[in-house]
Amino acid sequence: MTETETRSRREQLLAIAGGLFAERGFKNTTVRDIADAAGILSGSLYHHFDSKESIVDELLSTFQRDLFATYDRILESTPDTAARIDAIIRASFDAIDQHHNEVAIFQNDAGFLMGFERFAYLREHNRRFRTMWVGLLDEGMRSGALRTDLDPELTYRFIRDTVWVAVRWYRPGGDVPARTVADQYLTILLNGISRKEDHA
Amino acid sequence: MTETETRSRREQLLAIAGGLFAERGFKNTTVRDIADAAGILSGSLYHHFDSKESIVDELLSTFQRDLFATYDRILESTPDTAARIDAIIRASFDAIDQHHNEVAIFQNDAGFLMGFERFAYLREHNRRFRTMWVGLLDEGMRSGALRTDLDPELTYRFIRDTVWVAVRWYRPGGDVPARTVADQYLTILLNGISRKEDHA
DNA sequence: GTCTATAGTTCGATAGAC
DNA sequence: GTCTATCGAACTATAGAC
Repeated sequence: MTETETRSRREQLLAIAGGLFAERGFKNTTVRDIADAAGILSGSLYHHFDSKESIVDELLSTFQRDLFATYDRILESTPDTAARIDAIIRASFDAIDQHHNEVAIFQNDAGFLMGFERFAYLREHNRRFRTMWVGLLDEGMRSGALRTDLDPELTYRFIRDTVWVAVRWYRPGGDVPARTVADQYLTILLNGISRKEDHA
Repeated sequence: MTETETRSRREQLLAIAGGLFAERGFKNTTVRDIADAAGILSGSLYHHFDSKESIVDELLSTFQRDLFATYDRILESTPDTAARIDAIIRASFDAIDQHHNEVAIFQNDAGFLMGFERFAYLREHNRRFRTMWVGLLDEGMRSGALRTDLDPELTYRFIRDTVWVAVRWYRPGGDVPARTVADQYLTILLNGISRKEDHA
């Protein structure tokens, strides 16, 4: 018995739709595509969900809730700024690994979906993420952990984009584990790619 | 007389369509949207272009040709590796500034469009970009300009993604000029955000 | 929970008048 | 170069049988 068979039909369909949305985009995936992949007809989908939007809504809202719960746990249990930055970034790469579909959908389609009233919470997602990171960077600059000649707003955008855009090429279960990607990313982000002669 | 009035009708329509494709995505923009924005009816568009795909094809193929011509000029005239990396990155941010629509379309819709035979050249774009960057990073590591403990493939993806994804928030003519973004980006990429105590 | 059948809409594209 | 008019395809969603 596979894991799939033990999940509810609704969860199966959510996973199937999530995979298609992530791969082709929300607008480029039809309800017939989803039904075909699930081995049923398109009309039957409406027994489980009342619209195509409801499917992506459930995927994204669940993901957002879980992600920020993880961030909150980290910030509550980690006082040191450098350790916080390290843990938040590692948790983000872990999310790319564990919830690849949802991250990909958010990256590719959030801009379009945010145009609808129903997905206003995606804006809240962006707002909270920004507040968290600008706070971390400000803390780091004041504590002496981070250099102070960078613009906090530009640096925040840089980190935000560079972490999540990895979903475009990262493949869960592939050759490179998420842990390795996080290690290399943190090395570049903290110390740069340039060789330092003055360390010795 | 505005600049728009001096351009050919075809170029006007290309610019209008480019703006809509960049803002909403190719699939989410209808030929009626484009015609409305141009003040004509949708059928009239087909006097200028034989399909919606032809419009985005012309935008992307022109952009790709110009971008690589710029890269080739830089590599021909700049022998030093560190200077090459600096100039290529500055040229990329300049492209985001000067050809914002095309970069946005490439970032958002290339994945979908590459599925069509007609847009196979977008794959060539990716291939050339990768070859160029892996070559630059390899040169830099062998010459001693760059640290050697980073994976060249991961570093290449990091740079590729982090440069182009800026198109999502950068606004030409806005508060922050492209030059400033490139300066800050190069600082982070080369030296990192961490404070170095051992410089003094 | 799935299927049959289809309504209602929107889309890309075409033909021919002006 | 634009408009009038429309075709045929594809899409989301619904109603009711099984």
